[in-house]
Amino acid sequence: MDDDTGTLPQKQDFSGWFNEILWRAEIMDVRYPVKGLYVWYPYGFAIRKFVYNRLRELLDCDHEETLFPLLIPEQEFMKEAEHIKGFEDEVYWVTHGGTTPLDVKLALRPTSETAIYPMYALWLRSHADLPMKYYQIVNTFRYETKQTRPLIRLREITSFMESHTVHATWDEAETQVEYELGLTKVFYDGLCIPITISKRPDWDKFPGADYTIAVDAIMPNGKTLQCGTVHHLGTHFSKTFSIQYEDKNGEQQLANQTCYGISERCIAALISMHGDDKGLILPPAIAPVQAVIIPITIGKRHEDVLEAAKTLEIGLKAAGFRVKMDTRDMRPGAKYYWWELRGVPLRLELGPRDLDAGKVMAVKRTGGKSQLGLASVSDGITKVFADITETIRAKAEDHTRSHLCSVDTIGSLNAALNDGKVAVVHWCRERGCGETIEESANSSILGTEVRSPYVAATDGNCIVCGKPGKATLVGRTY
RNA sequence: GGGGUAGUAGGGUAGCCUGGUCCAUCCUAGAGCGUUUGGGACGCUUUGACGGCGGUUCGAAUCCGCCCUACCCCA
Repeated sequence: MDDDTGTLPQKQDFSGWFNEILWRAEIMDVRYPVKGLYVWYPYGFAIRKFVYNRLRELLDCDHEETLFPLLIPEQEFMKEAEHIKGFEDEVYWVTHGGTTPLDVKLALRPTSETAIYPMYALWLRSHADLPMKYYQIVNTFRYETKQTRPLIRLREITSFMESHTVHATWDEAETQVEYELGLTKVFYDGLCIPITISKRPDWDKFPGADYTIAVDAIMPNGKTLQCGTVHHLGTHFSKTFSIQYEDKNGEQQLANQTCYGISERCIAALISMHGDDKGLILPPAIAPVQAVIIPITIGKRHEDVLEAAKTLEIGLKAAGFRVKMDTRDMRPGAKYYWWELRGVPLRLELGPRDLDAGKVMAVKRTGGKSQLGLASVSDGITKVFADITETIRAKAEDHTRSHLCSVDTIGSLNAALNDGKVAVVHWCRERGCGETIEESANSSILGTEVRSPYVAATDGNCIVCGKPGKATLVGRTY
């Protein structure tokens, strides 16, 4: 702490902490020479891989994975009026093939509805084809005009999971929306990230949706990060793209659709929610390295210790743990800091003293150390991992609970937000009152129909006009 | 959307106003050798840069123009 060799900015300086940790822990390199485009380092990409593998596993229970093209012809892209309006300022266009101007401009997908739905129209013939539930994990491009930030506001979203489902009826599509919200909860629960769910106001819903339900996480500075959305599209797109099926009576019917998205913002939430002044803290379930073995080799015992450490590594790998042994020529202390920065949940120190006692020192990234018997070390580690996961989850829940509150006047709303909180207020759902709330508290209405275990969502009188209102989540957003 | 500041080695800085030199520099990182190792080791040797393009000039990190990128402030 005396010198500046390893110290991060304190986590209270969230913006500085976040930027610094991204390159220090080798998650993203921000030096790529195009604004809003960033490079995944191998370690960051490994975290992404384990997180997205979980997402895939969850989706594969009910969906099938596909892959659609990046380029969308202008006439398809321009078909759905509301949708275009929502994206026209943010689309990258491919206008040339080599030096030849293209007859038909091609959009780089900002999202894939207009790439996928013309094909859905071909694929869907009969009610027997329904439901269709497909997803893909792709990159998308948006020409963001606000300040870009790695993992949070990007011009190339590199890791966009988008699911697109088709159903016979509006109600079935609604059931699917709820199912996908359930998936999202399970997904974030696996990352130990508490989320709040709410229905976005009409002016903030997905362009071309009947309604949008969004998932937000509360970041360390109290700002909210939207990290998942599920949209009920009704028949907006099926009308435009003629996605129809022949029902049992032989009549053509418009299909009802949903779409659902999660991006690498989930990684931003993961990093931000759990990390501390020393660096990342990763839940064992998704940590690329779950435990690191540090051999403490002194003088004559050098070979002895190394051999025992190697045996330990082989045993743990055989037991299915992701383990790494660090034999680099560094002081042990330097290694401790190095792996702590990268969020490895467990450190196993093995030195002559431990060897003689038949034990290994297990030090948790979340704090605390204990000795594990080498004879039954796998069982010991399994228990320690469960313990670490619970500690991480409990800390994240405390953070979220303590940053949520209910208020009933504009004044106290402003005070709560200035205090770094996210508030539930009552709102009559009139646009005018909504704007008053947003403007007078320099905030955003996240949504109604608030679902959170950490704050009550009761009815009450609108804090602007006094008419009957519903619980509404208000915060400052990323 | 409007304004401002800046870009010098992998990271952080000086130099620029007032153009010129023989090795810029410190911390750190990289390579090599040796001594070390239970919380950020040390010694010696060594590698490495003036954001990009153009202009002015005998000569540009320095002056001028455009572009790119980053950060800050205001809407």
